[in-house]
Amino acid sequence: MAIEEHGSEPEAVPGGEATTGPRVARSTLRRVSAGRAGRAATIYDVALAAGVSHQTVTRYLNGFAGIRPATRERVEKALKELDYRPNLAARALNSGRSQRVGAITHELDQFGPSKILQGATTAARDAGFVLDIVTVDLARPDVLNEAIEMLRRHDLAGVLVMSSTDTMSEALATADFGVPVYLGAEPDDTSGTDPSELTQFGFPALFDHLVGLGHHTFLHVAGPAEWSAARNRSRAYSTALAARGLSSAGVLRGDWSARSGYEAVMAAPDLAGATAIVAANDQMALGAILALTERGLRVPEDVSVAGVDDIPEAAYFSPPLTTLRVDFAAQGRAAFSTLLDRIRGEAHALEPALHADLIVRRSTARAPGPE
Amino acid sequence: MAIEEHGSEPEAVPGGEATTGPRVARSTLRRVSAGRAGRAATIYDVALAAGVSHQTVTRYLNGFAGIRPATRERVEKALKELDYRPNLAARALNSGRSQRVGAITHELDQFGPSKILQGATTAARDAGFVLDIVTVDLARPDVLNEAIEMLRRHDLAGVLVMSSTDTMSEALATADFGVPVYLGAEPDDTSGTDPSELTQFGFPALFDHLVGLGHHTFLHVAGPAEWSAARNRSRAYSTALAARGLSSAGVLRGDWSARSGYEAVMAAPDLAGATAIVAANDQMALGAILALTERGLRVPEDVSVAGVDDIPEAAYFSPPLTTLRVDFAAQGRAAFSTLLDRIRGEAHALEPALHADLIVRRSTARAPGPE
DNA sequence: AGCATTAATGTTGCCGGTAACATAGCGTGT
DNA sequence: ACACGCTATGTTACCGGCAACATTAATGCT
Repeated sequence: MAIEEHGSEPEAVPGGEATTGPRVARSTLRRVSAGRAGRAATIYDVALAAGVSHQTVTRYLNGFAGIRPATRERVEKALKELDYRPNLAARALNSGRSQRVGAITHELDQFGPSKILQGATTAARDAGFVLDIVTVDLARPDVLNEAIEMLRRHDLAGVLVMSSTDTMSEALATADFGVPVYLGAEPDDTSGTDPSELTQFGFPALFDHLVGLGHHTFLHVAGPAEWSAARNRSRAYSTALAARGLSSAGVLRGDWSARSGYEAVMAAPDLAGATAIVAANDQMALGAILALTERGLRVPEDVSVAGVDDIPEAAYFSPPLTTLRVDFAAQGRAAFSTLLDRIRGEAHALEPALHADLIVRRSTARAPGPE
Repeated sequence: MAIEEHGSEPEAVPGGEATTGPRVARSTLRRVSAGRAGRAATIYDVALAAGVSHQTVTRYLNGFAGIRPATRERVEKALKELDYRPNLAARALNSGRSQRVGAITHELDQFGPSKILQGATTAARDAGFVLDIVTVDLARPDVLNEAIEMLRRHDLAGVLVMSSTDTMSEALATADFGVPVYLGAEPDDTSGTDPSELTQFGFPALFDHLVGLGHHTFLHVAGPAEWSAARNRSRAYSTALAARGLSSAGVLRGDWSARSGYEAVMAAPDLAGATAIVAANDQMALGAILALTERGLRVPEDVSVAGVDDIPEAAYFSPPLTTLRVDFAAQGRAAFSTLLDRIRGEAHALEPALHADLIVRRSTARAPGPE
């Protein structure tokens, strides 16, 4: 009777009639919220309805075996009737760990990152997790710090970082989340263990294709240098050329956008005899195609162009783009599952190799006649 | 001394030396975790360090004015030294409300939805919220229910739904989150209050442009019928035509993808004399352009093509695409702020009009000569 | 100076779970 | 028959905040 209640409606405080269970000690009685507006049922409500202690309910929920069938049945019935759902905030408070992982990203509108994120959320959902997503503006360190700060308060189980740029890495190196952090985008391979192995992203296949068409002078439209993915691709480009005894006619610097690809090619004084352009992503390849066209060069008759990513639109460019298909969703799923293993303290298997398939379309063709 | 500790290192339990504050009653002493590995400082740690009660710390944190300067200073110092950060799980448990809102979406790789989401996360961050994102597969109702279920447990402050398709709306109509829910994508305007006003998305400007170029027969490549955004755009198309005394030569059905635009145009037996094609998004316009080219028609000399969205690549299509620029990020921000107002129980101002700007590029030109 | 009043701060209890410990009931070996 | 041990279940305490109430210090007023 002495139970205080904030928004106490007069007719509240039920529970007097539900005296099914005989053995519930008085002290166990807490607030009985079942049936009250809004508030969900708790294990205490369930316990009362089933005539057992709240601990028995917890035991049931956690799959404890030693519960008598009769008791078990009563608990099950009560759970069902009250439509019980666990309160994860309470669980998190108790354990210090939640069923959420933070995801830091920026530029969600880019194909790669957003697709990786989608893969990660799928994997997260399947594991019963949700992603707490925070977007940051890399140009504003204060925003980044603020975001990190915010995530820290939410006692997350882990943190996934989707865009691996130097700015991001540096900021995260100093941040201490107290939980596992995993860089979900392409790892930076400047460690240079064996550049000719895993991280070639299908560039060998691409160059086999291009060389087979008679090309031997290439131009590269690179991504922004501070992205590890851009560096990886540039390195793969150089490595593939070197492996074939060829050398690059030049590297143009872009920022992933179609605009930057367009402007880079427009600004180049000449193409240095290159008959093929390899862009670090499809958007820049698209920009390059338009620029070439405006410079009076035909694609692919005069210049071949290839991209990386295989964005869904690439097959419908004019001309359809030859590219390297990257499975970003798989990358995202792998990233999450690696993180999850770390959260659980299990050593994860190997980093999956970053695989890419060559998709040949009409933007690459035989190199123009004898030079 | 009677304090039990799980991972009790021998030399733990400090606090004996920090007897700065004289007035702290013994009973207030809880576990002292400051300095312990991992665990963050709590208000109790701060209180002990400052020699005050935990409630005084809470008061300080909540901006309570009546604290003596001397006390205030001690608290501030302790907060800083211990690098205190509030535990949001505890706060959520207590209040039943968290600083998080759920975001349900699917197909994050699509430009519109992901850009809306980005806008929403930005607004959320500025308000001190994070978005708990869950992606669903509309084709699998069980996944959707599972996602809803998961979100319900996380006692969120609200839920934002990013993709407004019929399937989603129906599923959500029956789901009871117990918190405000807001459909963040384009609202469905079949309510038909006044179709000629807000939701014209810039179609009038587009048609003024096209009619000014001499076009009078149009073809529409629509989005999937179960998306309210697709219906809105189709309706805007029809309305704009009707307002000018023109009628549509036909509607082709796509699914937003470039592929669907391509296939729709390829499959059309003829163009019914249309000299301009208006697609419901840029991707389908891209596909349409390629299909037209393959059918031996030039864009824009023979057929003009326009899209909607102004994705970043649209300016670099061949030819660059005339389109209606939609500010998705603003839409996302508006959606979040509307939701936030509802969460706070304030009536929100009006729904912002869905505005779009006409961007004229080279894919639209004067209609071909006399018919 | 003495008492009422207000300002400043302390104590208790609760949110909803989980872990540790406590206890009642029952079978069993000797 | 009795101590022992196991099984099934109940009780207490705690996670870290916040709110309500309690208490003490400081001030005002006559």
